[in-house]
Amino acid sequence: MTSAVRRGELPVPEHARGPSRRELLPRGYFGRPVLTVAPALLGCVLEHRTQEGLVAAEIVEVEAYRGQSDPASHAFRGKTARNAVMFGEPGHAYVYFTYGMHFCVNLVCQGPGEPAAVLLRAGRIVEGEELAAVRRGAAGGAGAATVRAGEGSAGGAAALRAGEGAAALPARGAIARDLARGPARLCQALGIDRVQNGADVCDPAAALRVLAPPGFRGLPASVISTGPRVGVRLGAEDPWRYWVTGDPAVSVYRPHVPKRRAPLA
DNA sequence: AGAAAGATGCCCT
DNA sequence: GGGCATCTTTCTT
Repeated sequence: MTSAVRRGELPVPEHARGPSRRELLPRGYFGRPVLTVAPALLGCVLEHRTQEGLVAAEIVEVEAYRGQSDPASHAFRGKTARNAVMFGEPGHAYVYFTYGMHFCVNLVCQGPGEPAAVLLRAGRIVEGEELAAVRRGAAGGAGAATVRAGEGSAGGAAALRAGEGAAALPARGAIARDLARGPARLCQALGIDRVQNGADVCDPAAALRVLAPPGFRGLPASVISTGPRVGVRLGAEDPWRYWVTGDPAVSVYRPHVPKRRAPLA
């Protein structure tokens, strides 16, 4: 492993290990330009404490959304009931519901009146993996319901063959690497939904917090990659997606494909 | 009032 | 690689 480090093949440095070595990120960490904050959140840990238990994920992929100058931002068209949190104090969570079934979590940056935020796109579970797997496999909403309804296909048959306790099995794809690989998966694994919208992640007593090793300034630039944001139409040329190079928990990149506007006939 | 697209994930072919 | 599930906002009649 030492040789791997020398060759630069270990994407995630070791310094983010161990809960005792992490402390709360101060609000000033978020009150900076969003293009500065976004890459600086890689390597930080988002944790959510609920009655069910604690799940924490190290952030490995993010996207920056600027305010009213960014056509891909929810804040582009001005303040609404949904995006109001983006216009408030930095260091709060902006959680929104999308595609009729998914939640995504952002962290508000910059200052009041500058509605910038960082979308957390993927993480690597570092605590509470068992609970995360249960949430991803069983409490999944429409996706999980489809899995159950689709039993009798190859996947369902394999699950049944695996044992009588098949009902407790996580979904097929919910292996460790995939637990928080993608913005909606991250929310599902950590149990984040609209209840957490507006939560102050800088509050030491909060259930949802962001932590990092003492004095953390961000991962070295040498392990960070950048590229265009996923799934955005307007503003697709801005390389405001940041990820930890080579990390297996980074979501799969799908370039935006414009839909055909009308049938050929 | 109605429609269309969306910062998605899942299963199936 | 494509379709589907299904809600919220925003823009168009």
